[in-house]
Amino acid sequence: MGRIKTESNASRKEVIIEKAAALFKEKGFKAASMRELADIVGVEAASLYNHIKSKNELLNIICFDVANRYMHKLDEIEAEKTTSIAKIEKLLRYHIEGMLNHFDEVYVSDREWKHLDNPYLSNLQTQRRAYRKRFAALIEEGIRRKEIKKIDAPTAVLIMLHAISGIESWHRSKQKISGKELEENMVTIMIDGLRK
Amino acid sequence: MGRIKTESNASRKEVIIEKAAALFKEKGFKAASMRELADIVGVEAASLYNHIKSKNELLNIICFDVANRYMHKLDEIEAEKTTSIAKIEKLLRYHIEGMLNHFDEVYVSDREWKHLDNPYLSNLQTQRRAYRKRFAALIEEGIRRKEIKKIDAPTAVLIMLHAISGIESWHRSKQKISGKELEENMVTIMIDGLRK
DNA sequence: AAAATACACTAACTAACGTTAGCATTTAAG
DNA sequence: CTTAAATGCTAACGTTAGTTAGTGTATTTT
Repeated sequence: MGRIKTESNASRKEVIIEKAAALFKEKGFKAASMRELADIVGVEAASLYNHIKSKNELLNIICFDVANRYMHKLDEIEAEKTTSIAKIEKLLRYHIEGMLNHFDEVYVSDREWKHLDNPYLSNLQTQRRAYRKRFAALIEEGIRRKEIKKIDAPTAVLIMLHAISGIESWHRSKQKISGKELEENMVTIMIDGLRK
Repeated sequence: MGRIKTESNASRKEVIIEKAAALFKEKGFKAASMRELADIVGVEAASLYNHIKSKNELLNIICFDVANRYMHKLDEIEAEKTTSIAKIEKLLRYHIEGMLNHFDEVYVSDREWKHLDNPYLSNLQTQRRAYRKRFAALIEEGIRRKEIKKIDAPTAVLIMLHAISGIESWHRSKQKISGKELEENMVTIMIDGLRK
């Protein structure tokens, strides 16, 4: 069928990963086949294995790329010297922008991690748990400082993370507002609530 | 292996559907196999087909059961004569309780509908779109009545529905607060926001 | 008790999947 | 220009999947 086309900077492996993320998002990891991915990449299925070890390796890479990116950002934000609300808002905005700019990867990482195999599965679960715990700690700090009302911090984290992952419906919707407007609306609603 | 055990009221088909929902939730629709489901039900795989037409029929039933339940509730709530905020809160609580009481079904309906085949796929998509539109209309009514701040209504719907579907993490977590507390916290955060 | 229905079993089919082996061809290095 | 490495292809493998056919047994109906 021909060679895999790369755009100057990207390796062939990176091209495959990118297309895989889009396919896994669309069909789900299990329902997506290597022959389909090969078609999209423009190559025969067997040729993919010159670049990758297995289908699962693709999922591993996608999931950990995303997880590591968010972990780094959290490190950065925790170190800042601002109010708790400001930190939370910053993290929230980072999540929203991540969802807007790296949609496929983030979506797959969020919804398909179940299909990782060990030890990657346990590793990612541990990492995600730790992330949520640190996020919750940020909220609890805000409660102690009386910036935030007394609510259950893990519940707040759960709401925010899942609300953001809902941007997929926004992606699919026809009459959509701009990314920036979406971000402002989400932050407003989550920080200040619906009630006027 | 033996007959399927039913509890007085439930037909054998209902038993299968119930177990299927739990299995599809745990593994995902595509990754769950009929042989596995048969094992759980306590029967050989082929025997399932005395009760159901296909694997996909199970998914159809699960998805439309859930969708119809929410549609009915929305009909009911729209007809009430209260404030918009009260209507939204009521719907929110219904969603939260649905997630707590029929977790497997709701979860599967939310995450696995992609694997429906036509015409069910289009039907459900249409129904869900209609639901979100009517939910958004409730919010817009609230904005007109000045009960709710000026935000993008579809975004608010997106946030609320996905926040609720996040209750899965709550289900998985060890140190969890009670269902009632969870409900109160979610409603508080979404109606009134984080900020004190 | 006999007849009809509901339900379960074994065995097997076809299709699709991820992946490997072995060989050909293109690209890059010496 | 020759050689080595990278990358592609065809063919095929072993598994697993959903499902059907055909047959026997339990349950319900008459």
